[in-house]
Amino acid sequence: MPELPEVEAIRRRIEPALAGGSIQRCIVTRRDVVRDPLGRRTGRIPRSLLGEGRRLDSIDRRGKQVILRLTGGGGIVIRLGMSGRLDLRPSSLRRRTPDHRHLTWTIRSVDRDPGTTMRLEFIDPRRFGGVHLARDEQDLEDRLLGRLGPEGLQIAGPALFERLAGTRRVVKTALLDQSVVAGVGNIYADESLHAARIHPGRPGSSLTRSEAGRLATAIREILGRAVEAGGSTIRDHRLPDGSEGGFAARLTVYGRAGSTCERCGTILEESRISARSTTWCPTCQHAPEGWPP
DNA sequence: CGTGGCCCCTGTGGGC
DNA sequence: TGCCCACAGGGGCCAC
Repeated sequence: MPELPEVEAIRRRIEPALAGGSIQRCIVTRRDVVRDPLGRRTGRIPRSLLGEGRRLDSIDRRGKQVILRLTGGGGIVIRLGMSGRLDLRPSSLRRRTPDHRHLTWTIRSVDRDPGTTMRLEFIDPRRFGGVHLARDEQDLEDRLLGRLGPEGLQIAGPALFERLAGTRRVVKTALLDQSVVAGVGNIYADESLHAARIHPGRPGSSLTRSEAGRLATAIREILGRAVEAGGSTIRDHRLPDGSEGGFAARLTVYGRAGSTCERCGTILEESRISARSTTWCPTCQHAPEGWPP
């Protein structure tokens, strides 16, 4: 479920407590969410790849993935899938074990009093997410990050135009492809297309340079505002302290089919594109010839 | 190769 | 009040 804004909001909130810290222990309570450097679910997992005894260099993000970079190279890539989240609390806080908690890291923080530790938990009911271990930069590049397109927060109009020009898919489908733009998912694809006044069923290759430019601007601005708001909590998304993101109330089309377009008052339509629910304004976003297909 | 379809999994909400 | 089905912020793999 989480898209770039949700993941970035989480990253920003775990970074201060974790960057520079050292991982004391990692407990795996569900092995099959962990992938070794070859992408396999099976096999013995060296404790050091889970970070035990190592220092956290930085807390990064690429597209929808959180990257815990470890001193000495490589790191831990966390994909939240549809229902995943990260919970971060002081270890001293006593609380009931959350359902579907699959990994727990105990980390000595550097921005806290010496001796205090934090507990980072990976929780994912549907288990579409997972934790991928990388020995070095090569592992990160090969399997996890190499195929991603430009970051959604920085996507430039000309780059988006070129990437859409080369596809036969409709623009909505292309935006969901992480090799076109990294970080856009179903919510922000619909929001960006509406803001740019482009129908989701338009063939990607039919967009003009000007339209691709509008779309790139919309993507950057909407993702940016959503990050600042802590992401969209529709149902599952939570920040690491358990609180909700605030952007759901500011969505203009996603989840609003049957309501009116805030720009022109037309009733918003909904259909399925690439098996994903898609909402748009039939007035602001002109349908292409032959729509519906 | 690009693309569409199917599958992975649990929880929930709506219709009957 | 159930029960069942459809659907949910994603993406990997497969056959064309």
